[in-house]
Amino acid sequence: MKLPVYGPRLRKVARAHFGWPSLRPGQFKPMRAVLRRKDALVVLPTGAGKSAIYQIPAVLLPGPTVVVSPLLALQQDQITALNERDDPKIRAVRVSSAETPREQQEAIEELRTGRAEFLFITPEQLANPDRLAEVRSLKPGLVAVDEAHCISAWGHDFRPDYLALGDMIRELGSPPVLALTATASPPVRDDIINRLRLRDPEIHVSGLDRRNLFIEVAYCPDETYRWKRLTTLLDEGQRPGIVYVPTRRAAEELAERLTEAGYAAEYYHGGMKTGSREQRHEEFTDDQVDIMVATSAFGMGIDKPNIRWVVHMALPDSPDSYFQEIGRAGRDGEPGRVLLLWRAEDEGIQRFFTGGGPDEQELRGLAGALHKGRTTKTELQKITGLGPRRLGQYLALLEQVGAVRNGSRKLTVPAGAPMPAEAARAAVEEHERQQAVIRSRTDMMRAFAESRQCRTETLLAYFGEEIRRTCGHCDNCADGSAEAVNAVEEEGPFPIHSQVRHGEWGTGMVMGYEEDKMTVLFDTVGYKTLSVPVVVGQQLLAAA
DNA sequence: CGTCACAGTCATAAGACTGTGACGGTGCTTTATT
Repeated sequence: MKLPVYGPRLRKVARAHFGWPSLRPGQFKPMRAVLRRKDALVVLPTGAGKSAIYQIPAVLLPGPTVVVSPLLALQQDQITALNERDDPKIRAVRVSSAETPREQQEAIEELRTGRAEFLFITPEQLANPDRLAEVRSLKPGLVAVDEAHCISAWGHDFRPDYLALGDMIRELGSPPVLALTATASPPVRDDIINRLRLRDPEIHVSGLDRRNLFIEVAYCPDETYRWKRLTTLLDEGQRPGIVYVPTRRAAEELAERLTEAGYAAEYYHGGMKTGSREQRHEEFTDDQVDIMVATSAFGMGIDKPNIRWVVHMALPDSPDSYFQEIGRAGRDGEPGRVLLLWRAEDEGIQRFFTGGGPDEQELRGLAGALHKGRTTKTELQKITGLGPRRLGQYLALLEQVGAVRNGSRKLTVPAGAPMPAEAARAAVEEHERQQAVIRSRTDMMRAFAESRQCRTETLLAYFGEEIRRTCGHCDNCADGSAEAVNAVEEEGPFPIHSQVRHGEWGTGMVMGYEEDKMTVLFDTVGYKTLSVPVVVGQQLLAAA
């Protein structure tokens, strides 16, 4: 049997339609998967050409390509970039709240008649059954889910329509699905695969070791010291850079304090008006603003190659967020610095953000209403008095315990669904399980900060990857502590990535060893760090 | 969980302490009103 050869065709499209002279490492294999109509999950750092992975095969596959993307501003930039080439084979349109109904119809018509190839859309748009049917009628040949980690990060509470994306894609006629993200630890990958209902997906992970970034972490006993470390870095004169802070208020205050101290800085956060957000973003892109003090809102869609440093003025909520944020430095391949300035108190706000559990009584009321045949969200909102956000969160939880199914038009209670009281109890339990995993990520973030091991090794182990030797581009490697730690490291009792079982916590995967400790990712309680001598002495773990 | 602003207390007075309560991230959408 002769296998088709894709390389030359892909390269030809890259040249002819996009003007790219060659493909980059990490791009070819997932493109091939797409052309074979296989589902794939691609984890590739920003700037390594993720978009090309769906854009090039899209030209070769019949039918338009649906690009699910979380932010309208991000969509706009990508559309502009595609349409600059003025090529109908790669023309992009959008359907969103930013277009008038007339413009929306025009966009759909362009796709239907082959005058456009890409449809950029949000999960919220697809959640509308009429919209979904309209997109289905276009017979899309490929669905690309950009920034796919949003499914896991936002789907469970913030933007619940993300969770139903898998069902919506099925309704579109089950075209091949390509999920793309810059960071995804193993539980996030599982979440993406399960939620999108990917079928036996190919998983491609590459480029996690960013060799041009020098990774540094400093414990700060107080705010004075934190400020001093920040200004020391700024005095070294590299520009531009981003300072991440945990709150909107901190963003405004720090930008002002820096400016007064002679370091001209601006701020950015999600509470600003859309217009000023766009303006600040643009000023930073155009090198008019050298120092941007921002919350996590400043991130996705920053397509800037020359960011020289990223400083964190607090512990991020997880290594996932941290990796995503430091990944914005040095995308041009030139040296970049990343510095984490942390205090133990920083964890407080993360604990607060992960707090706030669901109310079992409310869940029970909702499950009861569903049971009595109330099946539209408007109806349920009226009866239960729940806000749209809370209702979405509750429905997602109830769906996960099998008490409801989210069809394209209405919600249904499947045969054999648990009774309301049981459903509510199970939903609370499911929520607690999710919270445990989220909290364990914060624990791992702190463990990373406190570690004396090679930073890259620790980060990559978290993402389920190994490196051959210490990285040589972090503080611990530079001062020799990583080497000293490695020298005493011994072979652990269980192989890395092997499955183990714990009496109380159930099954999990061995992620790595550090000094006399080991990290295990448990299915129900998340990441746990255990003492190897205790594990061995008390036989806490067994191979599973 | 931690921070901050603010009020109240102490009592030579003024500033220093303590208690209390509010607040804290991420974005889509739709609709009514200027």
